[in-house]
Amino acid sequence: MAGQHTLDETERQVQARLGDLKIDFEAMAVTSNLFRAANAVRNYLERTVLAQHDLSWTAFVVLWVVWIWEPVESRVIAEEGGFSKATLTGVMQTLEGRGLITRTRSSKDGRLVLVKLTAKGRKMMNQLFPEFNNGERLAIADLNRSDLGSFADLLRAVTVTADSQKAN
Amino acid sequence: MAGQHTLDETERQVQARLGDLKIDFEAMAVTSNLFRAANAVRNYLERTVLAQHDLSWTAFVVLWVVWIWEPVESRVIAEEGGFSKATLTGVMQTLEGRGLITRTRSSKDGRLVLVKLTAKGRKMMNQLFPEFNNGERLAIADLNRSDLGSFADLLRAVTVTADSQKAN
DNA sequence: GATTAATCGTTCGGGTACGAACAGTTTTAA
DNA sequence: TTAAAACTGTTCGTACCCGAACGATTAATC
Repeated sequence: MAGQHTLDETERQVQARLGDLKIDFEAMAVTSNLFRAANAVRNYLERTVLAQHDLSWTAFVVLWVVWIWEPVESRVIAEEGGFSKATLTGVMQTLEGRGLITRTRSSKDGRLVLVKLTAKGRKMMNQLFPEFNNGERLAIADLNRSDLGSFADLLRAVTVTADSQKAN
Repeated sequence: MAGQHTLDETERQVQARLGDLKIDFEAMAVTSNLFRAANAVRNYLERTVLAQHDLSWTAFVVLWVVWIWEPVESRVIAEEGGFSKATLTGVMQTLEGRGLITRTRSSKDGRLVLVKLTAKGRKMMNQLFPEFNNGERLAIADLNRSDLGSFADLLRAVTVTADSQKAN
């Protein structure tokens, strides 16, 4: 993930490709580093914590949302996890096949599907989440503790801004 | 992407699931908001700028790296873009089939493959990148301009930390 | 200089990932 | 109250996405 070119080198090359066009390099730095950081953390957690339980990233996110909010509707899992309903259907089929979750149609509203953990799934999450959270802690261990609050606030602001742009 | 549960609600539910186990909620907030933000920006750019050119996110990243650094070796593209060599092979086959890039084996080192843009690919990037950068600008338009520098620094620190953990 | 080790890109298999189209259910409007 | 509209989850087709295994090439070791 860590690119082997410095930011300055990259900026010079980009400017050389574009001549006099105005480029917002600060915005470019923020977004490119946003993706690098997310990718680095995700890869780290996938290859350490999640690989031991044979879980993909998305499968873990689904289990996490269900673990916290069960019984929970499919649409909530998709929205909370940030992926499409189509993706969710496939992942849940895998998880159901492994005996980690159950799906039942709602009796109140026949369109909805309610998702719950099985005993096996709940046992897995009780062990897995502390391991995962420890990985999260290690992934940002070098940052100043006092910066974390405002850092999270900035990230939330990005989410809100990008989502509001999407709506337009 | 914007979860419909507040952070406080989520923390209470997590604590209820774990009893007295120690959880690093600040780390959890940072990483979960990191993924939300990256996902929101990516989805926004995919559905606006990239969809107009029929490009996936990864395809754009490949074109961008090649555009800046051509001629460039495959391994550099994979590392710079943050995905595996296996993924890269498939994406480059698609891009080559669309006539946007060329691949030639290096005469200096028979193991390497050198990648370049075609004239068509270069023309596309000359138009596309300014549009993409404008999208980046809009995606963080609500943030204080003065925060962007330290924000990017924090993101870089996360990348470095996570990558160094991965090496262990 | 021959064996070993390291590196690179591809292939393979299985699992995501999404938009679009779809069928079933519920809500809204007329 | 029936017809239209909205909503939910699944299916389909296509394109990623990765680890592992592989063949080809180069480097290292002796």
